Amino acid sequence: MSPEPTRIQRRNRRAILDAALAVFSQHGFRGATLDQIAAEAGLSKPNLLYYFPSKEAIHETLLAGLLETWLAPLRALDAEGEPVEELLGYVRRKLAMSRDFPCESRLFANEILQGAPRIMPALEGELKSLVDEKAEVIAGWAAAGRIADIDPYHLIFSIWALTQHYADFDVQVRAVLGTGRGDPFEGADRYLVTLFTRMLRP
Amino acid sequence: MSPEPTRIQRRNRRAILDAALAVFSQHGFRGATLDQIAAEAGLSKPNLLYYFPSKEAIHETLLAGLLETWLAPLRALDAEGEPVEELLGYVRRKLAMSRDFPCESRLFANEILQGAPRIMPALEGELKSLVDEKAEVIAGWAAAGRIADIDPYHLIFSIWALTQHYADFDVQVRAVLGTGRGDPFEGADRYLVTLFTRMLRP
DNA sequence: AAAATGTTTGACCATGTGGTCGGGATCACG
DNA sequence: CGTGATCCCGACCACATGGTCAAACATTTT
Repeated sequence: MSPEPTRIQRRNRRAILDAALAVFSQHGFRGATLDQIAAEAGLSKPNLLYYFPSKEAIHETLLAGLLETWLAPLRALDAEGEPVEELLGYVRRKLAMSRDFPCESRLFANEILQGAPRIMPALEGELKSLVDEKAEVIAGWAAAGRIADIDPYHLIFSIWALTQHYADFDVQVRAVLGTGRGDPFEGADRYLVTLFTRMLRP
Repeated sequence: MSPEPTRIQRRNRRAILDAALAVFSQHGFRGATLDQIAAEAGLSKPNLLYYFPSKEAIHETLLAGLLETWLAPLRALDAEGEPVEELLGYVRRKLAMSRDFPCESRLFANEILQGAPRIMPALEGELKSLVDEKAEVIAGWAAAGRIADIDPYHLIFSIWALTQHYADFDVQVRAVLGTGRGDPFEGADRYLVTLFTRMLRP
């Protein structure tokens, strides 16, 4: 069917997806334009549509690749590990993703804000079942007295909220902190470790 | 100059702003169209532009009204009150706003995601100075040993993140919880009270 | 070098979009 | 009533946008 892509194909597909990520993550699907993406990628608009059949297809490709990356840190939560250590590790991995891939975080946020028209099935399927599985693990830890008693679902939501906030609301965080108060992500790391340590200790 | 608006003016301006809030909050400024807003408001497009000079003006009107509402709960944080009670009260007021005004929350989120092109001055001015003031109050409580030692800025950020998450990511929260697990906001209320009680106690 | 394949783009099209305009419908008020 | 002000909208405009196409250009293969 589709044999190896040429070097040019690999380079241009990559350039397009990078450019599209930047534009979609800032303006959402409907607010983004092909001209903008083409300019950002250094290609002509018809050339975009040589590599992808439509605007929709570019967006779908981005989202498809995104979900796996996004769930990986939670998937790594190990039921056999030391509970507080595992949960703190998850928090820090997620915060590092916000620091290193802020555009991916914003792309996801935009999709959800718009009502998740394109990834609702994945939310109700893959995402839900992974969260169900890990929530059970956490509930087990709580029942065994290895962490404090807590609603595991809202614990997971709170980790998402706290870590993604530093990517999605980056400009607000920086506007409030000003220039003098150090890197937001370093402060966030210390704060979140303190917060979850205090909350989880049995 | 502009004497009392007639009853019709009040009704239509209101209908337009309500409709625009719904549309802008879902699609962002660029993704929203006047036709959509007009349809939602039950008016013709030219009639929209009879009441507001441009799409931009509608959006600005919404944002201008928003910031005050948005800051009110933080402004109500009383330096003379009992610290934990004050902070828990702030959390619950903010969560109630997410429940009762989710569109406003999403409108704000969209604006920040897009880099805050229209309210950056307010963020660096009004918002920053209010946060600076309240952070000082919280730091004072911590120094006096009335709450646990904590970074007051990130404490405020965490309250924003945790409460707004339930409005902005509502569809995701509901997709993961499914139908059987009760109202997200009730669960969130219990969870957040527990979380902050544990974290703040000296 | 020529043929075959893969890549690029200028010109173009249909539709969508923000915004205007002139005139008609409706209202407030004497 | 009547009449002036307010309110409403069909038709229209200029431009942006997603997408097409044929022809030119480049690269690989034989």
